[in-house]
Amino acid sequence: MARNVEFNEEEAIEKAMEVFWEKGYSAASMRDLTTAMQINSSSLYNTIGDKHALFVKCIKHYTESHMEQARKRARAARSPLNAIINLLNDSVNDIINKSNSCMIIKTTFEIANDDEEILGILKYNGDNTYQLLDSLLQEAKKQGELADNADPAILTDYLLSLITGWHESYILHQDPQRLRQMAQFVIKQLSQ
Amino acid sequence: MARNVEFNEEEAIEKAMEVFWEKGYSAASMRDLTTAMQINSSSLYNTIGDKHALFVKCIKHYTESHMEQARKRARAARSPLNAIINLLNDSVNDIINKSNSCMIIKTTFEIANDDEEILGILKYNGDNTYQLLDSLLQEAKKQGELADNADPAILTDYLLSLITGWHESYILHQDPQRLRQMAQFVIKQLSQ
DNA sequence: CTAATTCTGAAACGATCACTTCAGAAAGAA
DNA sequence: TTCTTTCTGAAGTGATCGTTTCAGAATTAG
Repeated sequence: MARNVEFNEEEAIEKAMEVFWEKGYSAASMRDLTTAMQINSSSLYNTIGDKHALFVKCIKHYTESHMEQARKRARAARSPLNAIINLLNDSVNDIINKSNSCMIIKTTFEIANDDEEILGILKYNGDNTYQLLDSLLQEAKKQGELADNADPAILTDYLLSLITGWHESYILHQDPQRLRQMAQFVIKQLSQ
Repeated sequence: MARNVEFNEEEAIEKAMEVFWEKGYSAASMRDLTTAMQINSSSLYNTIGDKHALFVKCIKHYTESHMEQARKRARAARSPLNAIINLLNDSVNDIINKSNSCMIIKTTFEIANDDEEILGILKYNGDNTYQLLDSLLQEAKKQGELADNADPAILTDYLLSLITGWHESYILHQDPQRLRQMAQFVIKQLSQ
Protein backbone atom coordinates (compact mmCIF):
# COMPACT_ATOMS: atom_id res chain seq x y z
CA MET A 1 0.00 0.00 0.00
CA ALA A 2 2.46 2.62 1.10
CA ARG A 3 5.72 3.67 2.58
CA ASN A 4 7.52 1.61 5.24
CA VAL A 5 9.09 2.76 8.49
CA GLU A 6 12.63 3.91 7.76
CA PHE A 7 14.36 3.39 11.08
CA ASN A 8 15.20 0.08 12.71
CA GLU A 9 13.05 -0.07 15.81
CA GLU A 10 15.29 -2.47 17.69
CA GLU A 11 18.35 -0.28 17.23
CA ALA A 12 16.37 2.83 18.16
CA ILE A 13 15.09 1.17 21.36
CA GLU A 14 18.64 0.19 22.22
CA LYS A 15 19.76 3.82 21.91
CA ALA A 16 16.82 5.14 23.89
CA MET A 17 17.48 2.54 26.56
CA GLU A 18 20.99 3.86 27.03
CA VAL A 19 19.66 7.37 27.56
CA PHE A 20 17.06 6.24 30.09
CA TRP A 21 19.63 4.04 31.76
CA GLU A 22 22.04 6.90 32.25
CA LYS A 23 19.63 9.72 33.09
CA GLY A 24 16.64 7.96 34.59
CA TYR A 25 13.05 8.30 33.43
CA SER A 26 12.30 11.82 34.62
CA ALA A 27 15.59 13.44 33.69
CA ALA A 28 15.65 12.01 30.17
CA SER A 29 13.96 14.45 27.80
CA MET A 30 12.29 13.59 24.52
CA ARG A 31 14.99 15.66 22.82
CA ASP A 32 17.71 13.54 24.43
CA LEU A 33 15.89 10.44 23.32
CA THR A 34 15.06 11.37 19.73
CA THR A 35 18.58 12.74 19.22
CA ALA A 36 20.11 9.47 20.40
CA MET A 37 17.64 7.43 18.38
CA GLN A 38 18.24 9.64 15.35
CA ILE A 39 14.58 9.89 14.52
CA ASN A 40 12.03 12.68 14.50
CA SER A 41 9.53 12.85 17.32
CA SER A 42 6.64 12.49 14.86
CA SER A 43 8.04 9.13 13.75
CA LEU A 44 8.47 8.11 17.35
CA TYR A 45 4.90 9.00 18.27
CA ASN A 46 3.56 7.33 15.12
CA THR A 47 5.24 4.04 15.77
CA ILE A 48 6.14 3.51 19.41
CA GLY A 49 4.00 6.03 21.24
CA ASP A 50 4.68 8.53 23.98
CA LYS A 51 7.55 8.77 26.44
CA HIS A 52 6.05 6.23 28.79
CA ALA A 53 5.42 3.66 26.06
CA LEU A 54 8.99 4.13 24.90
CA PHE A 55 10.26 3.57 28.41
CA VAL A 56 8.23 0.40 28.73
CA LYS A 57 9.87 -0.98 25.59
CA CYS A 58 13.29 0.03 26.88
CA ILE A 59 12.97 -1.50 30.32
CA LYS A 60 11.51 -4.67 28.81
CA HIS A 61 14.45 -4.87 26.46
CA TYR A 62 16.84 -4.37 29.35
CA THR A 63 15.28 -6.99 31.59
CA GLU A 64 15.03 -9.52 28.77
CA SER A 65 18.65 -9.24 27.70
CA HIS A 66 19.63 -9.23 31.37
CA MET A 67 17.79 -12.48 32.01
CA GLU A 68 19.06 -14.06 28.81
CA GLN A 69 22.63 -13.35 29.81
CA ALA A 70 22.10 -14.75 33.31
CA ARG A 71 20.62 -17.97 31.96
CA LYS A 72 23.38 -18.33 29.40
CA ARG A 73 26.03 -17.93 32.09
CA ALA A 74 24.25 -20.45 34.32
CA ARG A 75 24.13 -23.03 31.56
CA ALA A 76 27.85 -22.66 30.96
CA ALA A 77 28.79 -23.56 34.53
CA ARG A 78 30.27 -26.89 35.57
CA SER A 79 27.85 -27.46 38.44
CA PRO A 80 24.93 -25.74 40.18
CA LEU A 81 27.12 -24.35 42.93
CA ASN A 82 29.59 -23.21 40.33
CA ALA A 83 26.82 -21.41 38.47
CA ILE A 84 25.92 -19.58 41.65
CA ILE A 85 29.53 -18.66 42.36
CA ASN A 86 29.91 -17.41 38.80
CA LEU A 87 26.71 -15.41 39.11
CA LEU A 88 28.07 -13.66 42.18
CA ASN A 89 31.46 -12.98 40.64
CA ASP A 90 29.92 -11.84 37.36
CA SER A 91 27.70 -9.46 39.29
CA VAL A 92 30.72 -7.91 40.93
CA ASN A 93 32.52 -7.61 37.60
CA ASP A 94 29.52 -6.04 35.92
CA ILE A 95 29.16 -3.48 38.69
CA ILE A 96 32.83 -2.57 38.45
CA ASN A 97 33.11 -2.47 34.68
CA LYS A 98 29.91 -0.72 33.68
CA SER A 99 29.71 3.03 33.94
CA ASN A 100 26.08 2.99 35.09
CA SER A 101 24.37 1.12 37.85
CA CYS A 102 21.85 -1.56 36.96
CA MET A 103 18.86 0.00 35.19
CA ILE A 104 16.46 -2.36 36.93
CA ILE A 105 17.50 -1.17 40.38
CA LYS A 106 17.59 2.49 39.38
CA THR A 107 14.10 2.20 37.91
CA THR A 108 12.78 0.36 40.95
CA PHE A 109 13.79 3.18 43.24
CA GLU A 110 12.80 5.97 40.85
CA ILE A 111 9.33 5.04 39.68
CA ALA A 112 8.19 1.54 40.63
CA ASN A 113 6.21 2.95 43.55
CA ASP A 114 4.11 5.22 41.34
CA ASP A 115 3.78 3.19 38.17
CA GLU A 116 1.85 -0.06 38.14
CA GLU A 117 2.90 -1.05 34.64
CA ILE A 118 6.60 -0.59 35.30
CA LEU A 119 6.23 -2.34 38.65
CA GLY A 120 4.68 -5.31 36.88
CA ILE A 121 7.60 -5.57 34.46
CA LEU A 122 10.12 -5.35 37.27
CA LYS A 123 8.23 -7.94 39.31
CA TYR A 124 8.15 -10.29 36.36
CA ASN A 125 11.89 -9.88 35.97
CA GLY A 126 12.40 -10.35 39.69
CA ASP A 127 10.38 -13.54 39.67
CA ASN A 128 12.38 -14.94 36.76
CA THR A 129 15.66 -14.11 38.43
CA TYR A 130 14.37 -15.64 41.63
CA GLN A 131 13.40 -18.86 39.88
CA LEU A 132 16.74 -19.16 38.15
CA LEU A 133 18.70 -18.77 41.36
CA ASP A 134 16.30 -20.84 43.43
CA SER A 135 16.48 -23.79 41.06
CA LEU A 136 20.28 -23.59 41.05
CA LEU A 137 20.32 -23.65 44.83
CA GLN A 138 17.87 -26.54 44.97
CA GLU A 139 19.95 -28.49 42.50
CA ALA A 140 23.15 -27.69 44.38
CA LYS A 141 21.57 -28.91 47.58
CA LYS A 142 20.38 -32.09 45.93
CA GLN A 143 23.87 -32.75 44.64
CA GLY A 144 25.36 -32.24 48.09
CA GLU A 145 27.18 -29.03 47.18
CA LEU A 146 25.21 -27.17 49.81
CA ALA A 147 24.68 -27.86 53.50
CA ASP A 148 21.70 -30.09 54.26
CA ASN A 149 20.04 -27.44 56.39
CA ALA A 150 20.36 -24.75 53.71
CA ASP A 151 17.06 -23.15 52.69
CA PRO A 152 17.15 -22.29 48.96
CA ALA A 153 14.14 -19.97 49.16
CA ILE A 154 15.66 -17.77 51.84
CA LEU A 155 19.12 -17.97 50.33
CA THR A 156 17.75 -16.75 47.01
CA ASP A 157 16.15 -13.65 48.48
CA TYR A 158 19.25 -13.12 50.53
CA LEU A 159 21.71 -13.30 47.65
CA LEU A 160 19.61 -11.08 45.40
CA SER A 161 19.31 -8.48 48.15
CA LEU A 162 23.02 -8.57 48.72
CA ILE A 163 23.80 -7.96 45.05
CA THR A 164 21.49 -4.94 45.00
CA GLY A 165 23.36 -3.53 47.96
CA TRP A 166 26.65 -3.97 46.14
CA HIS A 167 25.48 -1.52 43.51
CA GLU A 168 24.85 1.16 46.10
CA SER A 169 28.18 0.44 47.76
CA TYR A 170 30.03 0.88 44.50
CA ILE A 171 28.34 4.19 43.66
CA LEU A 172 29.43 5.54 47.02
CA HIS A 173 32.91 4.08 47.42
CA GLN A 174 33.94 2.89 43.96
CA ASP A 175 35.99 0.27 45.73
CA PRO A 176 36.25 -3.05 43.85
CA GLN A 177 37.93 -4.72 46.80
CA ARG A 178 34.95 -4.22 49.07
CA LEU A 179 32.74 -6.04 46.59
CA ARG A 180 35.23 -8.83 45.97
CA GLN A 181 35.64 -9.41 49.69
CA MET A 182 31.90 -9.62 50.19
CA ALA A 183 31.55 -12.00 47.27
CA GLN A 184 34.31 -14.20 48.68
CA PHE A 185 32.71 -14.06 52.08
CA VAL A 186 29.34 -15.22 50.85
CA ILE A 187 30.80 -17.82 48.50
CA LYS A 188 32.75 -19.32 51.37
CA GLN A 189 29.60 -19.28 53.43
CA LEU A 190 27.69 -21.18 50.76
CA SER A 191 30.43 -23.70 50.08
CA GLN A 192 30.89 -24.97 53.58
CA MET B 1 17.47 47.47 61.00
CA ALA B 2 14.61 45.84 59.15
CA ARG B 3 12.14 43.10 58.70
CA ASN B 4 12.89 39.50 59.69
CA VAL B 5 12.26 36.30 57.77
CA GLU B 6 8.71 35.21 58.45
CA PHE B 7 8.84 31.47 57.89
CA ASN B 8 10.54 28.89 60.07
CA GLU B 9 13.35 27.49 57.95
CA GLU B 10 13.59 24.20 59.80
CA GLU B 11 9.92 23.44 59.31
CA ALA B 12 10.09 24.49 55.68
CA ILE B 13 13.09 22.22 55.04
CA GLU B 14 11.21 19.36 56.65
CA LYS B 15 8.28 19.89 54.29
CA ALA B 16 10.53 20.19 51.24
CA MET B 17 12.36 17.06 52.30
CA GLU B 18 9.13 15.11 52.24
CA VAL B 19 8.43 16.23 48.69
CA PHE B 20 11.94 15.32 47.48
CA TRP B 21 11.72 12.06 49.36
CA GLU B 22 8.52 11.06 47.67
CA LYS B 23 9.13 12.36 44.15
CA GLY B 24 12.90 12.36 43.82
CA TYR B 25 15.06 15.29 42.82
CA SER B 26 14.14 15.60 39.15
CA ALA B 27 10.44 14.95 39.44
CA ALA B 28 9.91 17.42 42.30
CA SER B 29 9.03 20.82 40.87
CA MET B 30 9.65 24.17 42.53
CA ARG B 31 5.87 24.57 42.61
CA ASP B 32 5.48 21.30 44.52
CA LEU B 33 8.17 22.44 46.91
CA THR B 34 7.02 26.01 47.58
CA THR B 35 3.43 24.83 47.94
CA ALA B 36 4.43 22.27 50.56
CA MET B 37 6.72 24.76 52.32
CA GLN B 38 4.00 27.39 52.19
CA ILE B 39 6.36 30.13 51.08
CA ASN B 40 6.78 32.18 47.94
CA SER B 41 9.59 31.29 45.57
CA SER B 42 11.14 34.74 46.02
CA SER B 43 11.49 34.09 49.74
CA LEU B 44 12.98 30.70 49.00
CA TYR B 45 15.56 32.10 46.59
CA ASN B 46 16.37 34.97 48.96
CA THR B 47 17.09 32.75 51.92
CA ILE B 48 17.98 29.20 50.92
CA GLY B 49 18.90 29.49 47.27
CA ASP B 50 18.01 27.49 44.20
CA LYS B 51 16.55 24.00 43.85
CA HIS B 52 19.90 22.30 44.25
CA ALA B 53 20.81 24.25 47.40
CA LEU B 54 17.42 23.36 48.83
CA PHE B 55 17.97 19.72 48.06
CA VAL B 56 21.36 19.79 49.75
CA LYS B 57 19.73 21.11 52.92
CA CYS B 58 17.03 18.46 52.72
CA ILE B 59 19.31 15.48 52.18
CA LYS B 60 21.61 16.72 54.95
CA HIS B 61 18.63 16.98 57.25
CA TYR B 62 17.55 13.47 56.32
CA THR B 63 20.95 11.89 56.82
CA GLU B 64 21.52 13.67 60.11
CA SER B 65 18.23 12.64 61.66
CA HIS B 66 18.74 9.16 60.26
CA MET B 67 22.15 8.86 61.94
CA GLU B 68 20.90 10.36 65.17
CA GLN B 69 18.13 7.79 65.37
CA ALA B 70 20.52 4.93 64.65
CA ARG B 71 22.91 6.05 67.38
CA LYS B 72 20.09 6.51 69.84
CA ARG B 73 18.81 3.00 69.17
CA ALA B 74 22.31 1.57 69.50
CA ARG B 75 22.82 3.25 72.88
CA ALA B 76 19.57 1.80 74.16
CA ALA B 77 20.61 -1.80 73.52
CA ARG B 78 21.64 -4.24 76.24
CA SER B 79 24.81 -5.38 74.47
CA PRO B 80 26.72 -4.77 71.22
CA LEU B 81 25.27 -7.86 69.55
CA ASN B 82 21.85 -6.82 70.76
CA ALA B 83 22.34 -3.40 69.23
CA ILE B 84 23.15 -5.02 65.90
CA ILE B 85 20.15 -7.32 66.09
CA ASN B 86 17.94 -4.37 66.93
CA LEU B 87 19.40 -2.40 64.03
CA LEU B 88 18.51 -5.19 61.63
CA ASN B 89 15.00 -5.62 63.01
CA ASP B 90 14.41 -1.87 63.12
CA SER B 91 15.50 -1.64 59.50
CA VAL B 92 12.93 -4.23 58.54
CA ASN B 93 10.22 -2.46 60.51
CA ASP B 94 11.08 0.92 58.99
CA ILE B 95 10.93 -0.52 55.49
CA ILE B 96 7.57 -2.08 56.15
CA ASN B 97 5.99 0.83 57.98
CA LYS B 98 7.12 3.80 55.92
CA SER B 99 5.33 4.60 52.69
CA ASN B 100 8.53 5.63 50.90
CA SER B 101 11.81 3.88 50.49
CA CYS B 102 14.88 5.32 52.20
CA MET B 103 15.71 8.74 50.72
CA ILE B 104 19.43 8.04 50.94
CA ILE B 105 19.20 4.99 48.72
CA LYS B 106 16.81 6.65 46.28
CA THR B 107 19.12 9.64 45.99
CA THR B 108 22.19 7.45 45.55
CA PHE B 109 20.69 5.74 42.54
CA GLU B 110 19.10 8.87 41.10
CA ILE B 111 21.84 11.47 41.18
CA ALA B 112 24.96 10.48 43.14
CA ASN B 113 26.72 9.53 39.93
CA ASP B 114 26.35 13.00 38.41
CA ASP B 115 26.57 15.25 41.45
CA GLU B 116 29.79 15.53 43.41
CA GLU B 117 28.29 17.55 46.24
CA ILE B 118 25.46 15.12 46.85
CA LEU B 119 27.84 12.19 46.53
CA GLY B 120 30.02 13.75 49.23
CA ILE B 121 27.08 14.06 51.61
CA LEU B 122 26.02 10.48 50.97
CA LYS B 123 29.58 9.25 51.42
CA TYR B 124 29.86 11.10 54.70
CA ASN B 125 26.65 9.48 55.88
CA GLY B 126 27.82 6.10 54.64
CA ASP B 127 31.08 6.45 56.53
CA ASN B 128 29.28 7.37 59.73
CA THR B 129 26.92 4.44 59.43
CA TYR B 130 29.85 2.19 58.68
CA GLN B 131 31.71 3.35 61.77
CA LEU B 132 28.71 2.87 64.00
CA LEU B 133 28.13 -0.68 62.85
CA ASP B 134 31.82 -1.55 62.69
CA SER B 135 32.44 -0.46 66.27
CA LEU B 136 29.42 -2.44 67.43
CA LEU B 137 30.76 -5.54 65.69
CA GLN B 138 34.22 -5.02 67.10
CA GLU B 139 32.83 -4.63 70.57
CA ALA B 140 30.60 -7.68 70.16
CA LYS B 141 33.59 -9.69 69.05
CA LYS B 142 35.65 -8.48 71.99
CA GLN B 143 32.89 -9.50 74.37
CA GLY B 144 32.67 -12.94 72.82
CA GLU B 145 29.23 -12.43 71.32
CA LEU B 146 30.66 -13.05 67.86
CA ALA B 147 32.73 -15.91 66.47
CA ASP B 148 36.47 -15.46 66.87
CA ASN B 149 37.07 -15.63 63.15
CA ALA B 150 34.44 -12.98 62.37
CA ASP B 151 35.74 -10.00 60.41
CA PRO B 152 33.90 -6.82 61.53
CA ALA B 153 35.01 -4.80 58.49
CA ILE B 154 33.60 -7.24 55.97
CA LEU B 155 30.54 -7.96 58.08
CA THR B 156 29.76 -4.24 58.20
CA ASP B 157 29.81 -3.82 54.43
CA TYR B 158 27.89 -7.01 54.11
CA LEU B 159 25.09 -6.07 56.50
CA LEU B 160 24.71 -2.59 55.05
CA SER B 161 24.50 -4.01 51.53
CA LEU B 162 21.90 -6.50 52.64
CA ILE B 163 19.71 -3.81 54.18
CA THR B 164 19.82 -1.79 50.96
CA GLY B 165 18.66 -4.85 49.07
CA TRP B 166 15.75 -5.27 51.45
CA HIS B 167 14.40 -1.93 50.32
CA GLU B 168 14.33 -3.03 46.71
CA SER B 169 12.76 -6.35 47.66
CA TYR B 170 9.96 -4.61 49.51
CA ILE B 171 9.18 -2.23 46.65
CA LEU B 172 8.79 -5.21 44.34
CA HIS B 173 7.05 -7.73 46.56
CA GLN B 174 5.70 -5.79 49.54
CA ASP B 175 6.16 -8.97 51.50
CA PRO B 176 7.11 -8.40 55.15
CA GLN B 177 7.76 -12.09 55.70
CA ARG B 178 10.57 -12.19 53.16
CA LEU B 179 12.37 -9.44 55.04
CA ARG B 180 11.77 -10.95 58.45
CA GLN B 181 13.07 -14.32 57.30
CA MET B 182 16.21 -12.75 55.91
CA ALA B 183 16.73 -10.78 59.09
CA GLN B 184 16.31 -13.92 61.17
CA PHE B 185 18.65 -15.79 58.86
CA VAL B 186 21.43 -13.24 59.20
CA ILE B 187 20.90 -12.76 62.94
CA LYS B 188 21.22 -16.50 63.46
CA GLN B 189 24.33 -16.45 61.33
CA LEU B 190 25.89 -13.71 63.46
CA SER B 191 24.92 -15.25 66.76
CA GLN B 192 26.45 -18.67 66.29
C1' DC C 1 2.20 5.87 -15.33
C1' DT C 2 -1.43 7.40 -11.57
C1' DA C 3 -3.68 6.88 -7.28
C1' DA C 4 -3.66 5.69 -2.59
C1' DT C 5 -1.42 5.39 1.52
C1' DT C 6 2.05 6.13 5.01
C1' DC C 7 6.08 8.09 6.80
C1' DT C 8 9.19 12.01 7.72
C1' DG C 9 10.92 16.68 8.88
C1' DA C 10 10.24 21.14 10.50
C1' DA C 11 7.64 24.02 12.89
C1' DA C 12 4.80 25.04 16.44
C1' DC C 13 1.47 23.81 20.36
C1' DG C 14 0.14 25.08 25.25
C1' DA C 15 1.99 23.84 29.65
C1' DT C 16 5.26 23.85 32.84
C1' DC C 17 10.08 24.35 34.10
C1' DA C 18 13.48 26.91 37.32
C1' DC C 19 14.15 31.39 38.38
C1' DT C 20 13.78 36.83 38.59
C1' DT C 21 11.78 41.26 39.09
C1' DC C 22 9.87 44.81 41.73
C1' DA C 23 6.37 47.47 44.09
C1' DG C 24 4.75 47.63 48.47
C1' DA C 25 4.19 45.74 53.16
C1' DA C 26 6.63 45.08 57.47
C1' DA C 27 9.69 46.11 61.12
C1' DG C 28 13.68 47.81 63.74
C1' DA C 29 16.57 52.31 64.56
C1' DA C 30 16.81 57.01 65.65
C1' DT D 1 7.22 59.64 63.61
C1' DT D 2 10.29 59.09 59.93
C1' DC D 3 13.98 56.83 57.71
C1' DT D 4 16.08 52.77 56.25
C1' DT D 5 16.40 48.21 55.30
C1' DT D 6 14.57 43.73 54.27
C1' DC D 7 11.10 40.53 53.20
C1' DT D 8 6.93 39.07 50.70
C1' DG D 9 3.45 38.30 46.97
C1' DA D 10 2.16 38.45 42.38
C1' DA D 11 3.40 38.63 38.02
C1' DG D 12 6.34 37.54 34.51
C1' DT D 13 11.07 35.89 32.42
C1' DG D 14 13.00 32.91 28.60
C1' DA D 15 13.78 28.10 28.17
C1' DT D 16 12.41 23.68 27.80
C1' DC D 17 8.93 20.17 28.56
C1' DG D 18 6.05 16.35 26.06
C1' DT D 19 3.27 16.26 22.25
C1' DT D 20 0.80 17.50 17.77
C1' DT D 21 0.16 19.21 13.21
C1' DC D 22 0.67 18.96 8.41
C1' DA D 23 2.76 19.65 3.93
C1' DG D 24 5.49 17.06 1.16
C1' DA D 25 8.53 13.08 0.29
C1' DA D 26 8.50 8.19 -0.31
C1' DT D 27 6.65 3.89 -1.46
C1' DT D 28 3.50 0.29 -3.02
C1' DA D 29 -0.68 -1.28 -5.74
C1' DG D 30 -2.99 -1.41 -9.81
